[in-house]
Amino acid sequence: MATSTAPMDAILNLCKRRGFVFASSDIYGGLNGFFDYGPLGVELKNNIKQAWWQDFVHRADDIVGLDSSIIHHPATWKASGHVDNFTDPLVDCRESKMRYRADQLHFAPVRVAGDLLGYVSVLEDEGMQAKAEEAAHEMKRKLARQGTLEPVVLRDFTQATAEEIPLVPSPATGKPGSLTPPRSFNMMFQTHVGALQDASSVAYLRPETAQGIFINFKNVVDTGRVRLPFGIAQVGKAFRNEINPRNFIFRSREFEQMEIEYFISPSADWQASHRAWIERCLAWFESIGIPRAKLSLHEHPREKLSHYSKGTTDIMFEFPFGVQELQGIAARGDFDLTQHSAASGQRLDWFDEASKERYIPHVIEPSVGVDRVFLALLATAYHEDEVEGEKRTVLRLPARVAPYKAAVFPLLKNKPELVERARALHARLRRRFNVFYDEAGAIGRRYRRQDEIGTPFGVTVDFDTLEKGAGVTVRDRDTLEQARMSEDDLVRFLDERVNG
RNA sequence: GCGGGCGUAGCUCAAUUGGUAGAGUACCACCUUGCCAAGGUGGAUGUUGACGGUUCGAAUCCGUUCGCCCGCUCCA
Repeated sequence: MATSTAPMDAILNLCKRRGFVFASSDIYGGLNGFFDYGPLGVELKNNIKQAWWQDFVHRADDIVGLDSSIIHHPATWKASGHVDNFTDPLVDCRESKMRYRADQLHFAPVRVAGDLLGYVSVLEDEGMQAKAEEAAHEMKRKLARQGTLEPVVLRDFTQATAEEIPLVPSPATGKPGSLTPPRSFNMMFQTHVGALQDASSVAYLRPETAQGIFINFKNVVDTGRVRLPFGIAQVGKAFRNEINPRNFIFRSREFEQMEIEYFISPSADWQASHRAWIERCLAWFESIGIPRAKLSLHEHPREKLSHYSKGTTDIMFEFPFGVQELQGIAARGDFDLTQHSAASGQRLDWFDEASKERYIPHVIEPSVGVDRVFLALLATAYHEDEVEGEKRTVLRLPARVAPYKAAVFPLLKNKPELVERARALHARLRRRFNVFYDEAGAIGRRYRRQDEIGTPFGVTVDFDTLEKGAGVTVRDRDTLEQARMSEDDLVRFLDERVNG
């Protein structure tokens, strides 16, 4: 099967036309970074979440579930580092309209014999010290100053004083006066709990589901009959006030995560566990219909790791707009439990019966965005092909995640006995599966309508069903081939394909 | 946040120098139809993204704003 990725506009178009995804608050002109899932979208999305939960919780011995509240005690986010670190200090150049991260913009005063000549600025990279020194010498030469240049000491722009800011040149123009003071931009959505809106009532919508797991670690250990190593899984909404949401549902301000915190002994080989989780996640993507050929791994370089991470590997997917992160698999060490233990004064550790030791477990965190999986599935499944000279749009979604598992049709609408039998079959099937019924228009048209929304099987009640007791025809969305089978066999047939 | 492009029916698009907003397709009903977007008849559909201005008159001109796409920037 081809592994080409569908163009973004075709996917967008289908999503809107067929009711998968709408712009949020559409009637008011939309709200940037938010999306609503329509009748078909909610089915696909629920199926993704259900498949994930089944595979990682129900069908695993070592993982239990959790559903924590979206708003946690604000101390949670102080301890996790989000209040201080989940923030970008931004600096704008009024002249060039360029924007910089203040902590990546470095500057230094240029002094000769105690006299301030001016300032130099450089963007963060390996050679920035050399560049800054060169610029300082250049300034000294241009001003024709005699004397010894004092050492060039770089600081980042977050440390610039109010007096210094107007003197630091913009890296874009080389002239001072155009840089704004750094403005701190925390990406957590703030709200207030209770009637009073003062500093003591500030709370945050969670920017990740992970912390809800860590702050429940003790509860789960005390009640869940779990034994190390074990995982806690959670599916839920997270919120980030992204500066610039892009690429449809890929980066939105409200999104859904499926996360596991997998706790291991500090003496265990975390790198082996990390690798095992990467394999487990890759296998899961393949099982729901995302081909390995479109997936790749990206290991974060050591110097770019987040404050909590010992190692992070992303599973990347070939999206229509480029290869981008689908899932992050981070080794967080004992950072989070240690932080919450210190901040709360609670013991968040594990007593190992075998060694009679008490320790804070380390953790491997596979974290995947539901909306990104949704988009990856659509990009993989979307195809345009030709059937007998006619163009056909088809979503080749695996039966397990497809919104409808089958559609039931009477061959003709004006033959009451066909309609009655088809309706009865539909009623029987829908007790187990989400199944669509359609009698409007020619049979070919009805097949095509289902092709476009990814329904894997078209079940038709015809005259042989009634007269010869020959069963129904089951038409395959991808091969277009028809098989005839009894209604009992059809139930088994669907069960195998949907539930594996 | 900056620059560029774009917003007309569910979708794809028309609409002359400013002069009654239309077509195809999809949709709904009925008829027809013995398996891959057939045909017939009838029907519904728009504050032309929103707000304001100019004008006798605005989809069209001007301003503001919102949203989408592309490129920067950003994305612990």
